[in-house]
Amino acid sequence: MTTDDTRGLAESLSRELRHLVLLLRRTTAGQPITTQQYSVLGSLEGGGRRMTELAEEHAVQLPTMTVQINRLEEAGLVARAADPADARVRTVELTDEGRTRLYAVRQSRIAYLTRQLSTLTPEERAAIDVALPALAKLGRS
Amino acid sequence: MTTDDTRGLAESLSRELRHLVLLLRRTTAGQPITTQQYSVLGSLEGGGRRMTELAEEHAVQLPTMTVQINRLEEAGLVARAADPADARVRTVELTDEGRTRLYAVRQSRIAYLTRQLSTLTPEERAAIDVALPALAKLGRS
DNA sequence: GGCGAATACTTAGACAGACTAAGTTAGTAT
DNA sequence: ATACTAACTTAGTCTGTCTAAGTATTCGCC
Repeated sequence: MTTDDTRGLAESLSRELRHLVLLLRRTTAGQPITTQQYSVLGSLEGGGRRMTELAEEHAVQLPTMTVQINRLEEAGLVARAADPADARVRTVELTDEGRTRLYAVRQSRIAYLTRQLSTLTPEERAAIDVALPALAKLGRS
Repeated sequence: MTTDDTRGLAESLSRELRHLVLLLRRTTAGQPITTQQYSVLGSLEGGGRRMTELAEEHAVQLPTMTVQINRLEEAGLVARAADPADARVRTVELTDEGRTRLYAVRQSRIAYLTRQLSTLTPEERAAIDVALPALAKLGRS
């Protein structure tokens, strides 16, 4: 429709957001880790990160991240290390097992989404493709 | 790019889904009810529903819905009633206060999303507008 | 070079939200 | 009438989130 009715679009988007959350939940249903754990592992893929960074990136408070990292550490998926330049800082990195787990869950998620997307028409898939960069910008202000 | 790379699209979508969840969280941050409570109230807007229906619609188990409705009932936002045709069934409906609260939170959410959307270009908004129906179809199979 | 403030993180305690298992009450079928 | 099924609640456990308070380390500055 390409209208200029920003508020009307906001209403539609508001309605769809819950649906997308349910979709996300389904992508990791039955997986050996939760959606949040998967998400944190993903942040570590590029190398070690500090606790503060992780908390900010995931929009949670530091204590929440402490708890999540504790559990991932107990599960052997991440390891804490010290920052040689600042003894207050703890860095977190993936273990080999954590990396393996991350990739396995990612493949499973992508397979699920691929199946879902393949039920759409090519035009619908193209529409989503075009909209993703715009959706990515939302909420970053 | 309107490619036919469904798997590649699935990967992009997988990456964006978490971002959209954070966006949803922000839409009800600071509100007097949680995202889930808002969502349940929304299901009751069209009239009374039974517990089983609500649980299915929100993709949770019955006991989870029982707890949520308990809290909403304690808060005076919904009321339980009996089904005259089947004494096992409990129906749930909005109270006047619940309806008022639902509308207030909805306005606040939509205002937030409108502000966010207004930071995009008209083309980006148009892209989201076109993609929403396709996103709505995802995961319904 | 030492003292107060700020920073990075953890611990503790609370509560929402989700699950499974088990219990209660009511309808259904034979 | 009895057994089965359906609808819901209760109880117990776990994750995810928060705030408040505690510990350890670094920084600023005199």
